[in-house]
Amino acid sequence: MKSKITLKDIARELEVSISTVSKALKNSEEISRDTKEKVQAFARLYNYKPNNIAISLKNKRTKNIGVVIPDIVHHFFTTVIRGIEKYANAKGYNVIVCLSEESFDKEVINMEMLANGSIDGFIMSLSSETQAKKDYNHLKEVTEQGIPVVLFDRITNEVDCDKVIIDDKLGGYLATKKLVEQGRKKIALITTDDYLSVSKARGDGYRKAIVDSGFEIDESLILKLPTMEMDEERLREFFGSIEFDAVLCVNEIFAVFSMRLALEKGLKIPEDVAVIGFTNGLLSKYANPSLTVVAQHGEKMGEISAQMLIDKVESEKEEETFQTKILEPTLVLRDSTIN
Amino acid sequence: MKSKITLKDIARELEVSISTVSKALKNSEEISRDTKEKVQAFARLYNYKPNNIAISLKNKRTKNIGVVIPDIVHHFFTTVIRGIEKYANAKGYNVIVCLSEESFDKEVINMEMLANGSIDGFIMSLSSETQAKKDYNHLKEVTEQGIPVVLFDRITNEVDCDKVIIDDKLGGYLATKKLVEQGRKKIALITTDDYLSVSKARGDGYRKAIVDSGFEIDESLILKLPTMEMDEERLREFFGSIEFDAVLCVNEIFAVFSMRLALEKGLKIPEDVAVIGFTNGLLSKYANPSLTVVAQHGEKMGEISAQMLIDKVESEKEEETFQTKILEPTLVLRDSTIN
DNA sequence: GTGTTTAACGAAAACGGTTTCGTGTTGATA
DNA sequence: TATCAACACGAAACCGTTTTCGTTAAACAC
Repeated sequence: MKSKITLKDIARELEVSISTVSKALKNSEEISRDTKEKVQAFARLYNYKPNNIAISLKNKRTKNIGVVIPDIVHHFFTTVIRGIEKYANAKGYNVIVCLSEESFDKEVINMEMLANGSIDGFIMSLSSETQAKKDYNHLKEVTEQGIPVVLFDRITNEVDCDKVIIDDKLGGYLATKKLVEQGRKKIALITTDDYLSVSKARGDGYRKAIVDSGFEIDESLILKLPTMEMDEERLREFFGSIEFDAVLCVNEIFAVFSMRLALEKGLKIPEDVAVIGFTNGLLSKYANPSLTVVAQHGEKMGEISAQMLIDKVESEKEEETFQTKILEPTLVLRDSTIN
Repeated sequence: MKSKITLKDIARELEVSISTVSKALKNSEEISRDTKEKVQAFARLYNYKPNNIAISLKNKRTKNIGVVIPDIVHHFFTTVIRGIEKYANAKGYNVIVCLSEESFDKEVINMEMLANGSIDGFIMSLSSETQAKKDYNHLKEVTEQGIPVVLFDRITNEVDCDKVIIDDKLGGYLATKKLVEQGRKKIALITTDDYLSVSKARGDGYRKAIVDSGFEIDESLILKLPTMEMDEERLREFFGSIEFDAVLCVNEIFAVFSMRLALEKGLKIPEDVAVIGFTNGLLSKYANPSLTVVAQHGEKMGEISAQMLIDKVESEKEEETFQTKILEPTLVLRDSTIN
């Protein structure tokens, strides 16, 4: 087992000082050709690589970015991570992923672990518990320490930082409009309680589209589940108790399951019932029938988040100006609607 | 912006030495009650937290583990990550995720980045390019440096390290047996070229089951795609050219898409055609009809990998004994087969 | 009064780099 | 020959901890 070689090792071996070795490896003008070549050759031979930790300690930059998300077994978040990775890696950054599992405590613990020097900045999406509790002190502490934060998707306006979201209200609006245009009169909405910022916005879009179209909101057509977790019983019950000719769901899973329930009832999709979901994942693409969805462009969101964060991290000046990027959702038409 | 407080700051403020502060915070016997209380109170007041980087440099332990996987937008890998996170976090470790995107070069680059002090060990699954190239020098270098490695799922026997796999051959066998027992005679297999270790094993299981049942392998019923990427054209072509009454696929997506093609041909599932896939993901659960699959227990795999790695990392002794854990796959019966 | 223990603390090295600021040697210049 | 740059390199501080090994002063024994 040959363990890593250090500057000190090279210096001892070549009988020069550590500083000379350091400079030689950086091709400094200060060092003579001869010495540089000698040192570089030696370093190459023994495959010298500087120790990241030492460098981090010295220049107080880790080249790590911390990503804290509620869930990883969810297509949207996973595409965001991919986008973050893509941009971050290209810039020489590593990505430390922590899962809050929708828990406030885990979110806090994870952030505290990372905030003590492990990362240069955070990219995060709030856990549902955090949004329900409306307690953002852990975020405020971190920003007060000067650690840049980018919030995406599930955000709050109570923290001053950069933000990236999609226009969820517009998404809900576009989808609902589409259904209305097809002549649907009884459009059910499967969503979650309002504390989840995205559900709230999507619901607002739904309401606006219906009112704009000259109809009235029928609250009995709206089902609010406590979380994004699937609850087959509740859905089955709900669809057993209402009449509907279209369904809008705030995620893919609710939508695909709604389709199944409709099919079980002997309804035809899209003729009798049209269904639209949120999140353009594998499920939508490969469901039978395939599902029309509001695409959130998670990968793009990840890239933009990473870009905003790294810009802040690498900018010398301490500007306290924060921006919120709003991405436009797009409707991906498939076989669960008449197109 | 109040930036982080250090031992030095506390020492200056309280007019004691840095070492005294350090010891006081660790409740050392060496320090008097008075001083300890004073220091601890001060530290609490100013919310002192030791700098992880400095500690890492000092004891050459980062409490980070590097995870290098081919793809994150894939249910199996994401469940593995969740399992790793779960165990690692409980042990106080952070998880740095790097994506090779099935590329050999990216795999090498990512490992090199992390191997220079950023992590205490690796958990990884090989990229398809790496398995095709059979070049494992980057892995060997890392293990030679004494950095522990755990390979999972997509492994190689050419590297000495701990490994965690599921018995893919058994998985293929169980699935195929199930189909044979239902009286299926023409069982198609959708897989990838043999260089992917898991596909090879699953295919072997398929063949064994068929031969064991007294039938002969019909090579024309086997489609080998170059990668795990979906190729709708090839599949469509293939199913247009053969007669079949069952399909076994090495992943969920192939399976779900096969179902769609069968349905399009007017075949009934599971009456006319039974379908089984690998990976118990959302797709299988919510497909119409729902898909019978070989479950790989990714989360368990992640937990075990993390456990094996952390055991190695934390064990003082330099034992060079490596083990391979083999998990048993299980058949999850759903509506795409007759049960 | 001298020697020895003990409590309480500090100095300094170490981890592995980067960087500033000398310093000794050389050759050119006045 | 004295002066001075330029060159090539090294010493040392620094990043924030931990830890070993003193050191000091008081307390105690004789």
